[in-house]
Amino acid sequence: MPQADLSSGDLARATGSTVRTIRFYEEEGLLKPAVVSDGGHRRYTEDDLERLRLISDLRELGLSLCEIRSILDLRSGCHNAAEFAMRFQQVLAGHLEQAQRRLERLKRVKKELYDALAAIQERLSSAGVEQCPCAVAEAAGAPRIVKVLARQQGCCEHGVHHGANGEPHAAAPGTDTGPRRPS
Amino acid sequence: MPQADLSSGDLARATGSTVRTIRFYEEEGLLKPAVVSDGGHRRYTEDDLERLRLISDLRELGLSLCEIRSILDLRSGCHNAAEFAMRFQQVLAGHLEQAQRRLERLKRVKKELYDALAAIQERLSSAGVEQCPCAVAEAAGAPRIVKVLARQQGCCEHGVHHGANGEPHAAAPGTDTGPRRPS
DNA sequence: TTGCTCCTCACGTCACGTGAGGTGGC
DNA sequence: TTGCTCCTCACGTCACGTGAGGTGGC
Repeated sequence: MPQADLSSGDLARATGSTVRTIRFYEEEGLLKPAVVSDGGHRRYTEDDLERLRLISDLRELGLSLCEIRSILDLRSGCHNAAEFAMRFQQVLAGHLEQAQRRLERLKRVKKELYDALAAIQERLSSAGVEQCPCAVAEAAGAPRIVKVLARQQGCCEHGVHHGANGEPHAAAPGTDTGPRRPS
Repeated sequence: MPQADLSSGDLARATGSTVRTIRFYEEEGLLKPAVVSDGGHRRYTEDDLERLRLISDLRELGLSLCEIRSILDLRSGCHNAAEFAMRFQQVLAGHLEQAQRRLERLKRVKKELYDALAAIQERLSSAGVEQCPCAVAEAAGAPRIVKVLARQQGCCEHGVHHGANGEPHAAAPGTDTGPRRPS
């Protein structure tokens, strides 16, 4: 039997989770300490740590604790090797597909943020600050986030405070007044 | 002013969210209908739909509603264009870094699932079912998920029911008895 | 013996889900 | 007029967070 010399705090630190989370997983039947001392202190093995890492990874992948439990309990729920292999395949394939969709979406959103950042920076460095950055939103290929932020609540104030109900883009570009320094 | 001819149900269908979620976002001040009829029915514009799409994407990226609100309110919270551009940069850069880490983790987990699936399938096709798939876990480069599932609760039953406390892999490979048919 | 970590309740929170029962609008 | 969709409460749920107050262990 492997050494059980890791505390719940050790697991938390190693995985970036919390002691409360580990306790919660225990309550939910996902992770059991190898040893519990008379004083109630839990001790875990390296295998338990790996199990917790897997749980965290599957959570990050978007699985509910219920789905994770059903994966962790796959083996004991099957009556023979063939059945286990079959169900393992099915479950994994399903979650893989879902993971792929999430990945693609994340990539798309990340790229959008990246483009928006680049658009703002380019606008700031090429035209200075005398042009309102919301003008970036007018460009044809402007990232959606820039457009969404530019619409609604009117444009940025251009030195003027807006009312409660934000009227849509009162001042045309270049017509704003007042000093502007790149501090 | 753009047409406000989308119902909350339309938004829900278009984004894959629910009417309840849209109502909740409204309660939280993230998304306001363009028009509310006397009967209380909400109507949204295409811009509102884009805004909801952005909110959903940022949620998928892992932002809390609070963080999303602070992004959506960035413009009204800034006093001039320069300040807005600065804060936009800061916030976006922070979330981009976080998105990058999430992406890498997701890729790693996805690859692990993929490898596990391949390992099980290869084992099943090359050796048939007469070898327990948990033997895959013994291989050097076995995916972690296979190892984690193989440990704990003992090996799959090999036709034998295990006790409540699962002893660790009692039978050595090849020493198991009893008939096994690839049903 | 002194800290630091761990413990157990127990209530709070975040982001919605899920009915029940009623009304609006093409 | 008939469905279908939408409405408003209001309580439930999932996955933990956050103290309060107490004890264990190197």
